[in-house]
Amino acid sequence: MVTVSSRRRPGRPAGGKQVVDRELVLDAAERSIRRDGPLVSLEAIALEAGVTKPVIYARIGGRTELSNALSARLADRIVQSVLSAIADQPVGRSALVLFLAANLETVAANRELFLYVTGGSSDDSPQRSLYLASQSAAPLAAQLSQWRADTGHNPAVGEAWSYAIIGMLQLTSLWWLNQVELTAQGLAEQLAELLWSGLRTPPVA
Amino acid sequence: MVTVSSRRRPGRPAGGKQVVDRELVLDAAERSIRRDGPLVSLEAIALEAGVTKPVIYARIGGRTELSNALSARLADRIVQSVLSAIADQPVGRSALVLFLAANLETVAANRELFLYVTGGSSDDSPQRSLYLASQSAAPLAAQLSQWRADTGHNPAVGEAWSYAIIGMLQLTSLWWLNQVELTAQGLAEQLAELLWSGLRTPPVA
DNA sequence: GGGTAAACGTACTGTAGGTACGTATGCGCT
DNA sequence: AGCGCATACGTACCTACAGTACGTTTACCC
Repeated sequence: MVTVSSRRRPGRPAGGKQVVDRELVLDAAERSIRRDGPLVSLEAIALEAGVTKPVIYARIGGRTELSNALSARLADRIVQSVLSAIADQPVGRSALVLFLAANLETVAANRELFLYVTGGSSDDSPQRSLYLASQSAAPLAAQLSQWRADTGHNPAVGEAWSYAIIGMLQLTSLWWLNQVELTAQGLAEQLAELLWSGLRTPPVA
Repeated sequence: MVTVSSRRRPGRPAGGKQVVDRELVLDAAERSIRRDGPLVSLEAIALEAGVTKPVIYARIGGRTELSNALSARLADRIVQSVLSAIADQPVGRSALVLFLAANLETVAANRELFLYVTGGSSDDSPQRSLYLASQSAAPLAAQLSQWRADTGHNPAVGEAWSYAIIGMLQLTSLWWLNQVELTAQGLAEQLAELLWSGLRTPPVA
């Protein structure tokens, strides 16, 4: 039985082309998340995109894939922001501060998206959290290993260290987003101090 | 309408006492998670505990509270394991290795629980992830601030640093749980190298 | 011994993810 | 030009699960 409603009738739309493409669906998902929080339903996202649920499934492929796609978006923004921040900077403490600050600022600029991605409510959040991290971690690991090799150290630690640094940023960001009295610069300085000099700070003279 | 089934009839059980208490429910939840993964339903957990859903609500208070309680359990195990590992150890690099190794080993021993807690599928995973972290972070922050003050440094970094270290461990653990060719000791050494000496490793002579 | 409160299971509701199916439209083929 | 087929989409449905209202049984206490 098909109920004829007053809404748009089903069928192929004018032009023979898709009403929305994958990117527009993701845009709609981002808007929905920003407006309604990380718990938006797929139906609300579909409504925001001007289509219905099955279209989301055709373009994206379900809740898990949607989360992955949004993770990839956020990771890409972070990587881009970081890369442009440290472009042409020599390796050193000041470059590290720039790296951290760019990361934190991008997270803050995408607050709801970050909360959705790190917390989400998919069926495999841990794997997705790792998936997000791996996107940022891969280039970082290459950089770290290269630098370690150049300075005559063991480059094998690069992979673990990259996950360590990303994880540090991830949880610190989560904590920081609930703080008010701390700027991205200030936090970046604190983290740089730990990452650059380590806990083994010699006693002050 | 009440259907009389062949199962246990409703009513107060023998003894006038509760069939299960809060801890037994949490035990059942842990078993269910270990057996069926992080996606177990409350009904499955109730079945495992030998009761029904409303009892879960009476003892715990819903999915969010269950997740929080399990987070607290895991955090407590980690903190206990860490404390007993570094008891009577002087602050230094070797104590740091013990701290990290104990943390990693406890996570590995509670693999499914860790995945549930860090990934979960509650309505506020980010906040819970932060909640879990804060339980481990609080004592660590106190230690760090104290130590910084003792050595004549700025103790204000303690809080951020504790979240940084916990976050580092959290994501690194997630990554590590999917690796096979790396022992807890080996990873602990790598992380200790980063945390103790920092990236600013002087060029080898 | 009867009333009351504790304890619990049954059965329901609401919501959200995922899917089967029917319908409208455009393109190509004859 | 007209007919068929593939494409694109909405309607309506199913299922699973979190959360809850209500009735029933049992123990305790006066």
